[in-house]
Amino acid sequence: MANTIYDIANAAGVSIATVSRVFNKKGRVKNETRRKVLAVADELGYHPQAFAQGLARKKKNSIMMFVPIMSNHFFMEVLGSIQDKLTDQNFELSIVHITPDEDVFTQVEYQLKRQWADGYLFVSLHFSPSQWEVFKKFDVPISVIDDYNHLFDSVSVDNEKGSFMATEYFIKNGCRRIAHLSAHPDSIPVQERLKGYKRALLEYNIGFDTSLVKRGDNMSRDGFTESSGYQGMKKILELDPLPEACVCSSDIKAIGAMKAMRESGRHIPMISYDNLTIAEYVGLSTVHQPIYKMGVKATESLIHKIENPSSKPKKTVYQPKLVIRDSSEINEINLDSKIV
Amino acid sequence: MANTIYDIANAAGVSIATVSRVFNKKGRVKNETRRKVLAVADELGYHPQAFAQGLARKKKNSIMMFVPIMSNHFFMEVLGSIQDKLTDQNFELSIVHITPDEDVFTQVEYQLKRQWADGYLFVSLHFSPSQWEVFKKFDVPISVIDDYNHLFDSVSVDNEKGSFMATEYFIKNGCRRIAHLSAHPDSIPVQERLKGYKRALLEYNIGFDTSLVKRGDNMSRDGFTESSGYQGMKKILELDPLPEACVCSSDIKAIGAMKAMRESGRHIPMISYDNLTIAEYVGLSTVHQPIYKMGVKATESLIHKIENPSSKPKKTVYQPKLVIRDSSEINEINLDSKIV
DNA sequence: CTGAAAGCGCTTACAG
DNA sequence: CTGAAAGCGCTTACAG
Repeated sequence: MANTIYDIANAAGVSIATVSRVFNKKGRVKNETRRKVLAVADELGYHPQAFAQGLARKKKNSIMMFVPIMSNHFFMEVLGSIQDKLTDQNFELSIVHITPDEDVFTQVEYQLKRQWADGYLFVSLHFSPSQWEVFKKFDVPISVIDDYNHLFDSVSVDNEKGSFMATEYFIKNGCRRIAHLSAHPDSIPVQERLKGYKRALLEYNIGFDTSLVKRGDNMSRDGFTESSGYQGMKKILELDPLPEACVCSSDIKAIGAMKAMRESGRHIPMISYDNLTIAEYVGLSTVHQPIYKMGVKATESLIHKIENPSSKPKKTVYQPKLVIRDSSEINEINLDSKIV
Repeated sequence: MANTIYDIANAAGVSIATVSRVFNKKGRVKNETRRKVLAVADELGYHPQAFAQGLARKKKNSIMMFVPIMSNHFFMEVLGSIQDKLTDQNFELSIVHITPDEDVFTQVEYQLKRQWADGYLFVSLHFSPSQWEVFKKFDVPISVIDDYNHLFDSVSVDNEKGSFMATEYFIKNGCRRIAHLSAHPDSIPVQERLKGYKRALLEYNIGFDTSLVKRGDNMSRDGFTESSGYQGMKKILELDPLPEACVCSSDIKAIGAMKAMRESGRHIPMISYDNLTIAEYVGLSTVHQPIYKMGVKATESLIHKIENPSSKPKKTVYQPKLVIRDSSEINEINLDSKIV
């Protein structure tokens, strides 16, 4: 069952060029000939090999996605949307896990050199300007999700603003002592969310207090895990006096945090980040990111770039949205400042 | 920046054979020559093209994974483990979403014909014996996760037993009127879990009551969604008298179900299925499936098969384990039969 | 240790 | 409408 185009050509009594034309649906082929070829191919279970086609055409019909973190819910939802978009287009999707253990730049560069794909999707990957320049030199379509660079198409969300909105919400509801449950300090989105939190405090003349910013000790997956949220919230709950509210950097962390609250019997209002599907079901108030749309958009622009190599880079920034559910409900008991 | 082996050979003043040897680390090359080639390659940003290598070697160093459902938590955890395993091995991972809208068999067959990969991972895909026979004819390494067939390596979990254990747990704790929150009736795991539920009832002389088996109306992703669990639990909570307990077919559904309980103010003990990471944090009693292990095991055996094509198919069945947390706590008020 | 040459399985002008 | 031939960018015996 491993036939080549030669076997089919022989069996059908035609040349390989004709077989090729039949499968490529380009060039004129007599109907009778076509049927004959197709019949033989079907019987022998033949289809052109992807690798041979890729080499001959200099086009692989394949896109490659780089992700720093597998089995992360954000990534999972992005993946779903990309795959939905790709299925129609007849592109293959390869996923490469960029591990933090080795040099991130080198890993990506290696893949670009090998030319596995026609285009590349960078998810939540951050590089220095000079590194981006190097990627540019490869002269290959690249789309960036969850980061921005002027050399490439990018799709992102205004993290700073989302976090600002969450913090402002609590302030407007009378809270002044607001904790921030953060994640890995080196992560760009984490930094932006911290920045938004700080800016809100500043705008409302509330002093920034470092001791109100906590993170878990478990820093795997940049600290975006249930366990990290659990650990971080434990620290927050030990604070004295207890903060009046908490702005959390991700839904998954918030789920860990909720467990910490349940266990300790103490509860503070919380708004998290992402709006994963699950957030609605556990009653999480959160900052909505249009993850599905982001994946679709990035995939579309990547394919567009593959088909129009000279198109200019386009930046798309989505606006976050505050979604209020149960978890942010303000408990008067905690609101010392308001009672005064 | 698109150099070929010829460019490097020219620039280094050697033949392409030598360049090839340097990159393949096979065959003797004088140290000085090697250094020269490497220097030139580095300067020109050269690395052999994956597709040309694949064709020449008749080996792609790539494995392809077929999944019926993207953005499903089970799949996400499997994916994480496969990727972890693959990274060491220097294999590329391609993911193909098999959509239920078209013929599943045809989609898979098409990919096998194209020979994109050296081996294939079938995740939660079910075929008839004659269809499996056809796949066998392709004479290509295949590993099956979450299903079983004697022609191929397979890794699965005893679904029937897991569901039996959950049901038995409630029975032993005095429940007799036990609901089952099920999913898509055509899904094999769903059927097995229903079977385990029924067998437990039978063994303890409890009549099977169809009206106690409910599912949501939303059947996307085989009904393994929060919304489907939410809908199904609503129906269960309308039952009169209220069931004493509920055996649920997945953690994600259970999270939807918990919302339904909270909203209605009625609560029944529940045990779900999977033991996703999140289950621990929302306090879900559940049947543990060693998802991570399954992915690793399947990947290992696939690679083993790629390297030893004549090895015999091996079947691995993992045993489920009951993990008791809060959600199954038995509320005496509901236990009419026990009070009597 | 190194090179010339055939071959991997296709596509695609170019002729006819 | 169809075929002969070159070419895609590598690897790998085979000689030397």
